[in-house]
Amino acid sequence: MDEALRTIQTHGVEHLTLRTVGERLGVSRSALYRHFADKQALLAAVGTEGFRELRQTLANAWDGNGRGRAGFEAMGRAYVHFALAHPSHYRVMFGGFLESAAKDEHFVTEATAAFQVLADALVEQQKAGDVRRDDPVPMAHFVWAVVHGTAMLFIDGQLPEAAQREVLEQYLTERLSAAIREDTSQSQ
Amino acid sequence: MDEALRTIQTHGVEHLTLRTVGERLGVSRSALYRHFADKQALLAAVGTEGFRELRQTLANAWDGNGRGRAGFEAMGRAYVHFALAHPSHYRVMFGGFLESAAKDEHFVTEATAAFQVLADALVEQQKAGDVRRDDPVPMAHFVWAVVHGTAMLFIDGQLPEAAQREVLEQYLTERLSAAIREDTSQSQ
DNA sequence: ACCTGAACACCGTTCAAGT
DNA sequence: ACCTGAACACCGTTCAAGT
Repeated sequence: MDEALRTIQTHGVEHLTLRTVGERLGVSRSALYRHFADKQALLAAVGTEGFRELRQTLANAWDGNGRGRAGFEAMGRAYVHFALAHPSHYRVMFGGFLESAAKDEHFVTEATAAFQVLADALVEQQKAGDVRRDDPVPMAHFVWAVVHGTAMLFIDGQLPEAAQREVLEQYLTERLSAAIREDTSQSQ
Repeated sequence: MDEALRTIQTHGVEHLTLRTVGERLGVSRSALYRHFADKQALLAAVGTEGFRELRQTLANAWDGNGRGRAGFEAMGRAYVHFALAHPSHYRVMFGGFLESAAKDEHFVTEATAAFQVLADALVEQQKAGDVRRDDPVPMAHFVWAVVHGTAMLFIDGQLPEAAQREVLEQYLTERLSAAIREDTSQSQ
């Protein structure tokens, strides 16, 4: 079931229709209501799955690159690349397709878990002396805002494409790193 | 005409319907097609107007607070507050409601103009020695990503509300400022 | 338990026709 | 030039009815 949804999300989206989903499954549109209360519920399931994949992507980048400064930067890039590789899926997670009824338990749980990967990585770097010892929650929010903002602007076509992209990403990564490691010139 | 649209945007949105717009104007829904080619065209007009207002808001914050560090921080806060005060309007500007046909000339012009206010403020601060002498374009993109990401996460309910909000905003502002002023410990 | 088919109340868009 | 009314091809959702 979720399989069919994901294929829809992957290759066309935004205007996802219950009819085509049913069609693709060889089933009537009303049949879907045995499995999801709502179209919203279906979208919530898609978004939940997206957060799970995002979390794994981030964790892999972090673990696979040394759980330090390099790992954290890899995580930031992985975040943006995830969004660019699955723009529609990413929009379901954030873009406001889910009304407040999106307070689906699994959705919130999975979103929180993804955020936690980021927060944990910050705490670990704090312990290693690699990062400012600010309250990790607002610090994680800052990092999240940077990568999320970057991802959204890219998806919306507000940032340069192709050739310029890598150089911009390099700059953003550098500034983000500086922001969380900077010591205001005094010692710590 | 745009008046009616804005009222719709303001007090209910997302599911904006041509019928209710027409109704509110005491006119049939098909009448709107004499003024806009499309629903997309109407949304593009709304988004364009949003960028114009955003630009003015930013310029006012910058000019009204000394065109320096304080002015720039006020600009950042003004950006986020604009998005929070008009979440639906803001979503029309970015949220992907406009297909690529959104390449409406006025829309792009107005969006670029808003971005330019930010970029100009950076250049001015560079000349005053208040800001790193990086290429102002990627630097402006960095700043934009931070405020846009913050705004979007707030709108989506992913960041804390009310009491915690001011303290978070304070932190974000501080980190953003540090990121663009930081000197990596050496002189400039 | 799972599905169908018809129905309901909506959409955006078009087009002949009116003034 | 601007509007109307009916029509078209779509939606999501519900509900009796089937297996």
